[in-house]
Amino acid sequence: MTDDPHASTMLIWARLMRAGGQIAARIEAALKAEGLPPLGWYAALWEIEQAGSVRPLALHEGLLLPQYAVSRLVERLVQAGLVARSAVAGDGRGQVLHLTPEGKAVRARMWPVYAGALRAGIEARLQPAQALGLARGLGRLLDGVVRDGAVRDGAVRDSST
Amino acid sequence: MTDDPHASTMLIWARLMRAGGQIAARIEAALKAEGLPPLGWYAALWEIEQAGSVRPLALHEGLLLPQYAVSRLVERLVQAGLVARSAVAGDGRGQVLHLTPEGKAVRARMWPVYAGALRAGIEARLQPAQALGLARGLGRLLDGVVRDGAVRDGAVRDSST
DNA sequence: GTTATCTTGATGCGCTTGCATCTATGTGCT
DNA sequence: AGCACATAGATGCAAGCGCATCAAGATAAC
Repeated sequence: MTDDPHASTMLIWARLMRAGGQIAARIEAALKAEGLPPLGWYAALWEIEQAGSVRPLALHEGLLLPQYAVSRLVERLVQAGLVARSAVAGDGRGQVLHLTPEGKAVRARMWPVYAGALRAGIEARLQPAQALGLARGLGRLLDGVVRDGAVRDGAVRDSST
Repeated sequence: MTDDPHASTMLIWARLMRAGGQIAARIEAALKAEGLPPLGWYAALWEIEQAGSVRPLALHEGLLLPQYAVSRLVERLVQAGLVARSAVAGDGRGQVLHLTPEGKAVRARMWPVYAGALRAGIEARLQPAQALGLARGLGRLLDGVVRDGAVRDGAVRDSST
């Protein structure tokens, strides 16, 4: 049986999981330490704030979350007073989401914490050239993204899970 | 606010999460399609099989899972008949885990599926030199692992046998 | 030898997730 | 209009997770 993956494949896989987990854990810990909501909320708040207003369906696509997860995440955000739902004209089943002022405030307070963790977990560990190389290498693993130079990832601003 | 992370940092972060999620999803889907247990089980079975027998505490460290998660994972593996617990001589509170024959069989049936998904998700997308570069770049993000050339990551190696 | 402390692992509780299904509204066909 | 089908989003249920705490055995101190 030597159709086993090459050793470097295994190494990439192991490190991919570990690095991702480590950094995510770092971010979550930092947020929690500040009494802020979890990482997942940031992504949603960011998407909504960016767009001004969004349909949940758009979140489902943008955040790569299953539909029911969006439904419940939005519910929690609304409960927390960060997001408001309003009916959409012309489609009785749909809804439109936008941030409340409090939602914007919370997103804004989360960002420096998030950013700090990213700088510590990623930026501080890589030379600029290494960073570019790593970004490119990771890009090759992605389904949609192929072109080497300038690549259009969907939603690659600061979001995440 | 220009203590924001550099754009390439954001790109790395986004792609790290996306690539990791994508590949993990691919593997899980392949396993499920074959009626096999989830990815997490593989890691545990593999660790136990490698060592011959393990203390749960060792799994906790090796798999980077919280202690209670190990406790419950092991419980499920035992329920499924894949792992057996036995008391450890000299320490009445501890236990030792080892695979049942069925556990070995399941692990062995999981491997080709797992490996196939890894080849499709990783190996097929990278030239050997690119793979090395990526592995190295990811290594820089990890906490413990630093040495560039030969690195001893804790986990995932191949398994063939 | 009794008491405090540490270690190993389990567990009760509440929340989240995954899966399947449901409701309600919209669209298209005849 | 009437009926099938598609789309947007919610939800019941079972399983899993995180957190805090617990029980039982081991160690150390006095």
